[in-house]
Amino acid sequence: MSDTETARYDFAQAEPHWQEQWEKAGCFTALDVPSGDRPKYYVLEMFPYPSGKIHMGHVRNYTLGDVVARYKRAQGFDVLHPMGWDAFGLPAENAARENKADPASWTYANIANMRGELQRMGFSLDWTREFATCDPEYYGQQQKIFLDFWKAGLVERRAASVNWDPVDMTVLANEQVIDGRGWRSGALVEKKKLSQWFLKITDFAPELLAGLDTLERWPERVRLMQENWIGYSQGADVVFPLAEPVAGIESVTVYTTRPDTLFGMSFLAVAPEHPVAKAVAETNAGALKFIAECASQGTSEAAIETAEKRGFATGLEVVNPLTGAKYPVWIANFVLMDYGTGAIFGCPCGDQRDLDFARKYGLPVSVVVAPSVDDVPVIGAKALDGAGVIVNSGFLTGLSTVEAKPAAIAELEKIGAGKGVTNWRLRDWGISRQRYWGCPIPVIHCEACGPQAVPDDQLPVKLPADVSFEKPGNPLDHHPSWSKVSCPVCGGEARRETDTFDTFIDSSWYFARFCSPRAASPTKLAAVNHWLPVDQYVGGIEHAILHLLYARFFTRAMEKTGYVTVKEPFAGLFTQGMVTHESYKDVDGGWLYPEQVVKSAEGATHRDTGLPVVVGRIEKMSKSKRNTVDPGAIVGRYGADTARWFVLSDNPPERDVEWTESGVQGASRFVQRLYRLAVSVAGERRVVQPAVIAGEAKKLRQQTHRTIAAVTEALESFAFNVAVAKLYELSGAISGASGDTDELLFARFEGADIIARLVAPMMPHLGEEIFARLRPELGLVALQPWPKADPVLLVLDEVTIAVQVNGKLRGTIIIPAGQAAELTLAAAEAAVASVLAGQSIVKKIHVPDRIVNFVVKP
RNA sequence: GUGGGUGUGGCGGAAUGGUAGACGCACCGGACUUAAAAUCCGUUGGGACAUAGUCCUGUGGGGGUUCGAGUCCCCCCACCCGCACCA
Repeated sequence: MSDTETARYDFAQAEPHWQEQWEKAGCFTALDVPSGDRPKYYVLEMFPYPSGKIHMGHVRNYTLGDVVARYKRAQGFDVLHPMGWDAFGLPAENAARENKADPASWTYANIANMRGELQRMGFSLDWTREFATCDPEYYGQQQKIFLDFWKAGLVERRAASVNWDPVDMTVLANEQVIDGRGWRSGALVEKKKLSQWFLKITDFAPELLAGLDTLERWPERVRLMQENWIGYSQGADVVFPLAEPVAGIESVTVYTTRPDTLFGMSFLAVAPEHPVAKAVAETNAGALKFIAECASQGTSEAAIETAEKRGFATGLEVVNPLTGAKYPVWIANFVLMDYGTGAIFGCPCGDQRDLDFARKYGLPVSVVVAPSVDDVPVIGAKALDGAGVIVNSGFLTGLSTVEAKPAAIAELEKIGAGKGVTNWRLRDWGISRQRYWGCPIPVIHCEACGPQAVPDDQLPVKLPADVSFEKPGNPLDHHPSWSKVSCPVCGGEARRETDTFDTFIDSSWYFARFCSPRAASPTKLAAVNHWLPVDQYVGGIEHAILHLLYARFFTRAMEKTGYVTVKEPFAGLFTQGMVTHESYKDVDGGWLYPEQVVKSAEGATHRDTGLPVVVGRIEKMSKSKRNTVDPGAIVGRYGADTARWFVLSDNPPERDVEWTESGVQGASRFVQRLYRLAVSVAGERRVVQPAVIAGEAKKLRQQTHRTIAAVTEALESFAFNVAVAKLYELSGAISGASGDTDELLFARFEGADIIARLVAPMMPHLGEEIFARLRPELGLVALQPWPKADPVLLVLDEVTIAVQVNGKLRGTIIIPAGQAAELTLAAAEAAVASVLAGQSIVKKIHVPDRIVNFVVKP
């Protein structure tokens, strides 16, 4: 038995070794402003929250990005691939409360641990650019940006009804309220009036919407989600005068997208929080009771689903400006105060919900939209939504619904009863949080002078270290001295703002900071001009709206304030799927970790007790379900490359991947197989190409070069699983090609050399190890150019083509590539002669080097 | 409700309108071994028959376009995701 057959790849020794070599060679460091003429490529993965340990989702995310980074480097790009930490946020405070640790030490200890874990994965990151958002050097620059936004009119302070999370004791943005509950605590959100800072994202709503069209390398569905979130709609504000004013209110304004159906009006309904509803409640006990009932109604999805459409007739009437007729005013539980004007006009003809409401309360239903003028239906239980022609509507009658809208708006504007308006669902971004572990808002409140910017020479406003978490709420409020400052304008006693920024701000510009992370100003223009936009951003779909929309807004606001010159931060976006795993429960229904479970042909049992285990659904890895696999343990047992190879190989990266032990073992087997192959081929090294190469050797060379082409194409299109398959095939072909002629040995050597280069972006350590054995004279594979397929070798000399009769496969023939049609057809006809017997050929289809199809009839 | 996506062997998945099931996993059979591990080789969509072979059938269902459809078009079904009392 020779050495090559027993050789095993010792990843535990090799991986740290190659990581050190890369570090020594500075393979992955970039310059803020490079001088060369290589094209730039900025690869970024969404930076992690330093929770303490990396999880498989991180492994997948950063492996995907790393493949791109390494591949682009080999393709000759100057690559920026940085890493940092999204380090502010609640968990650090919770840890502080629970463990008496201070948030900063807790966070930095987690960072140190996770940095080590990421480094063991062999990601080609430029660690010289690392920062954490909780570094004063970072958040101080963020404070500068905020103050510039303020100067530019992009910041407002206003008393606003905010979403108050009673458990986390903080304000939440609309985006952070999910089904009426806090996105983190899950507590029912209350409405509360507070003075808050807002960023005027709504100023950018039209741009943010239009900009989506320029993001060609974004997933369609992310663009759609953002489009829906921004929620553009066009319609009209219509003023309905009250027949009798109530509490000084003389009219109700309604926003509608269907001014063309105003003649079909049946009622007007206002939200329970609407001023008219409140005015009525002053004197009407029934209304007061109804409003109270609405307020107690849940806003969860389930509650909305089942909630009855209910109304309360106020007895008031409004005048429809187009018809001149009077209609009743209702308070309705389904009308939302924070969309449009908080009031609607009901047109049962064209809206199912209005129809249901009208039927329930016996309100009139008149038909104003019909399929055609001659086909006016009677309305039963179903409303006639959709386009058509307007009927029974005075001057609008006969117009299509599309034509009637501008006509109705024109008339409303003419008579001064309304105007065309554009409405957005997007709200301004409330950024104040009553939290300690966040970026302090750099503002000083003076009774005499009002809120003032902290002067530049006092930045950064640093968080105090000596805080107590004994009381609920914001520790900054309880600090004895931190908030006591003097007013920068009058010098009098003043109070420092104790709110901190929403942590989404921290992640809204970090990609720009990475271009010049040590700059004395937030950005260095030469650096951001060179590197931005991010060419490829990689992260989870869960950030499709919040983070990506905020970052897009921030970039535009930074462009306006001169910090960057691009409008869109991320030219390409890739959203990867989750990492899932089977879940396990013991007989008592308790969740079990995968390592506690032994699986055999008879089923699953508990490793220690031997009791049966219930194998549950395949779900996203989560601590609560205990279906997690620790990357550290996997790297220890199989090595980083095996983990990387597995997450790439199993399925397309945009889909969820199921982590399986057998899959990992398969990946590990391939690592060893490839290593043995390389060791064996290195022993028969043939670098010089023989003059003539034919037969099997030529076939192998052709496959090698086809693999170059195929892997290149697969990596370009994020089809990493396909790239993996092609590498398996080539590896099999090399080890299958036996013989010791010079030409074959050369072909085998070339194949192994190429495979080392192609595999290196995915398994960088193994790539180095085998490349060092094959081509020790060339140094690191990380510094090698990407191989190019020889076009001559991509041309096959013989092809197997299908022969069909009436479109059904009846045989195959092997012919020289590019053979003349007559010869191919003759060979094909001979091959299927028995099928053709007794039939006459009507037509012969010949697609060169592809297929022959005979169309026959008896 | 609304917008989008997906549907291919036991499983994950391949497949510029041109031989469906590449590649991996699993399974089964074999080699090596005292044995195991490791490794290597081979079979495997379903079905029928005259079983070294031949034929039928097969990409959620139904139509259509085409010499030829997993792929294009229309209708339907199922599942997944996003948004949602949005006027």
